[in-house]
Amino acid sequence: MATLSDVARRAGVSPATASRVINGSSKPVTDELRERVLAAVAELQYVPNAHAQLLARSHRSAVGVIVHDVSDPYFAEITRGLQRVATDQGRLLMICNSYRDPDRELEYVELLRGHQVAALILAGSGYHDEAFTRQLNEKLAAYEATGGRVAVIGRHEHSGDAIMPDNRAGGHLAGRELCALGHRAIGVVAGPRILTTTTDRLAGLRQALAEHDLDLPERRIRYAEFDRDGGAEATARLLDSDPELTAVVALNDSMAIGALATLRARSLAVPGRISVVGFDDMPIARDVTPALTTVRLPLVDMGVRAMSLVLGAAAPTPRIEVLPAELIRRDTAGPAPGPPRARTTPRARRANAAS
Amino acid sequence: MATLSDVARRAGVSPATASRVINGSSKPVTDELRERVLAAVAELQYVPNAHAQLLARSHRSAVGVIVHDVSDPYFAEITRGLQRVATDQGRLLMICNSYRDPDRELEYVELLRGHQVAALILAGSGYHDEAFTRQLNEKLAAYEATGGRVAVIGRHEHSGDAIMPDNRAGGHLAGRELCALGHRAIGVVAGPRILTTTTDRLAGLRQALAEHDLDLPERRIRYAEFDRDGGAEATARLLDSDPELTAVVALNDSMAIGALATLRARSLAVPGRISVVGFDDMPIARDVTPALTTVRLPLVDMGVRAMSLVLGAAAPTPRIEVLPAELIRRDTAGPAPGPPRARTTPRARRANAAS
DNA sequence: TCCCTGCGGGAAAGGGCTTTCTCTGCGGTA
DNA sequence: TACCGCAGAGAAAGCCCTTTCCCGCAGGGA
Repeated sequence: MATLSDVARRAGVSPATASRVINGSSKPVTDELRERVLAAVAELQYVPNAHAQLLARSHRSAVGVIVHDVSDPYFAEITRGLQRVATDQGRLLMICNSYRDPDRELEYVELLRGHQVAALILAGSGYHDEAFTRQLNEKLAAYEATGGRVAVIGRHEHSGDAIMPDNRAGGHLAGRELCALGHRAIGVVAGPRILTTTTDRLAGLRQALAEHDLDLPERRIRYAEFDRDGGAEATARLLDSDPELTAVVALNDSMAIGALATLRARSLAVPGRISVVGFDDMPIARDVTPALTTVRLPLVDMGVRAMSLVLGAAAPTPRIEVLPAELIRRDTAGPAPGPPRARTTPRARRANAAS
Repeated sequence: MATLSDVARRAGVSPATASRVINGSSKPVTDELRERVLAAVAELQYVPNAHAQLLARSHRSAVGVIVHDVSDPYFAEITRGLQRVATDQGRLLMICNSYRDPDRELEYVELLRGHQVAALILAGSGYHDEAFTRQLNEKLAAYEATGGRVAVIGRHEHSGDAIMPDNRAGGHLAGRELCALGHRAIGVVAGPRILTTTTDRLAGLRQALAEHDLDLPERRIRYAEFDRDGGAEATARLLDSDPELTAVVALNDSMAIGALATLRARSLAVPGRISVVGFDDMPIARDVTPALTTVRLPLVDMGVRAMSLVLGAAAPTPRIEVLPAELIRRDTAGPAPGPPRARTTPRARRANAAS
């Protein structure tokens, strides 16, 4: 690889001058020399060594992002928002996939710190895991102590700036809609228990049901991976144990698509026999058949705001922005089938509750 | 940020020793000193400066990847394959999205070179643009001249190692299937003309039709963006100009989903009234209704092979691996509707061909 | 006893760049 | 004529590590 001094030598100038020309320094350089340097750069196909540059100007510029998986549409959308702001400000993004592995998350914090990122953004649900949370907070605090900026998206455990989608309100929206449609036997296809996103959405849902005198027993909740196959499988288990269900809430759209697949496989009409509500409103939601009724989260906007927070002025007190959820009515949620039946209290079936 | 010498000072050792302990050098260090260094590292929350490390050990390790867009399922799958191999070998991946902008692609080659990547992988269609292709090849050649390894996925213009999905054979598969089902009025929803992927797939398709005495006039091809909305819009245009079409080939699955949306909006039964064949077999293809008949490409495997090529021994002559396409029959392609009609030659309708 | 060997540790030389500081020579002022 | 100021260029000091080279010392063989 050609180095700066190669260029300088070839142009017959000092490395200092070459550097000034190449970086468009404010210090003036004669046109004559400038020409010579530029010519040498072209001839040698010179590209500055980014590591050397970053080392020399101790000017952190890149931003680190840790997500569960960029190819998951949820994160793809958030990332789109992050990118938009970062690109506008000429920042490079380093994106890391933790694949929902807490340890990997911890490692990536270190890695990105090591890469001297100016800021760190963690997107995606937090974990119900005190030991991990403490460790993560320590690492983040250490990073912030050295001037690094941190923002999180969708996790409350962090003490600094945060962008929070209103998962609880979203869950409530889904529950209220189904209750309004007359459903009383509602099952839930949930993501991993250990994720705060799961429990937050569940909490909102449970509250909505409670407001309609319904409770949500554990046997009507099935936990699985937060993806299509998880949704398909959890729906199957749900149906097996409770065939009378008239509605299923999936805690994200991928799971909802899996649920739809299972329902189709069992020839249960949606929404005629059973209704489905998803969560997140990812782009594909409108293209499945029937089009998915779901809870929309302003994902791109969440990314935009998080990046703005982190690249803007630091605030003395942590800022927490809660972004609203919105119900998108499409075609998978309809009125509960059959005549309005007597209210069967869950207690009456307690014998089953062995889940 | 704490530096190595901070650690060394605190531990009362030389930076050399500290470095050896931290990196697990082969050189032996007394347990006593080791302990002290480790303690200092913990107390100071020391993380080595990655740039300084990379500079010091002039040991290229990371691999650069340029794709059109990781959040596009096509590239997400390829990337999964790339990651798998890279992770196994302890390599860090730097992934850049060009968003199908040739200039950005060129910039990223420079950027990644500057970051001293050990290898470069370009995934995604090439362009019918000689000037660009020449520039890119120059840059790649310059990089290879300094010992960098390069592989491309799905573009033929490069002179070195390449992994090629058999786009042409895939197009042929789609065309043959539709012809076998009796379709004679077949439209194409194509990606941008400038992409070689588009023209390759089109060429295969055209050949299959020719084998059944059909030709593919330009007015039955609509070019649009390679995404869902492009597919929806192109399908609408196609239908407007040629309502008798009984089948549509979409040149990727995203476009196929858009096509399905338009068809649904116009209440045209799939596959009863009109058949649809996609391309790529992205995961969602099986979950739309009706499930999408499409041409599968071994995307993950393409990633795996490309990375293996680039991390393995260099070959004296460029290696080109062509990976086969496979037709996946699902529910969107059925027999052509109506009684077998007289073969209407496209020539008979030439008056329309004003597209 | 002397020398050699090998071990554990430190000094110092880079690695490629930026940037401050210094130097040279010129035009302009007193 | 003597001096000042400044523009434009180079020298050199880092930035933070790794790694080679070298040194002192203890132990073992002759």
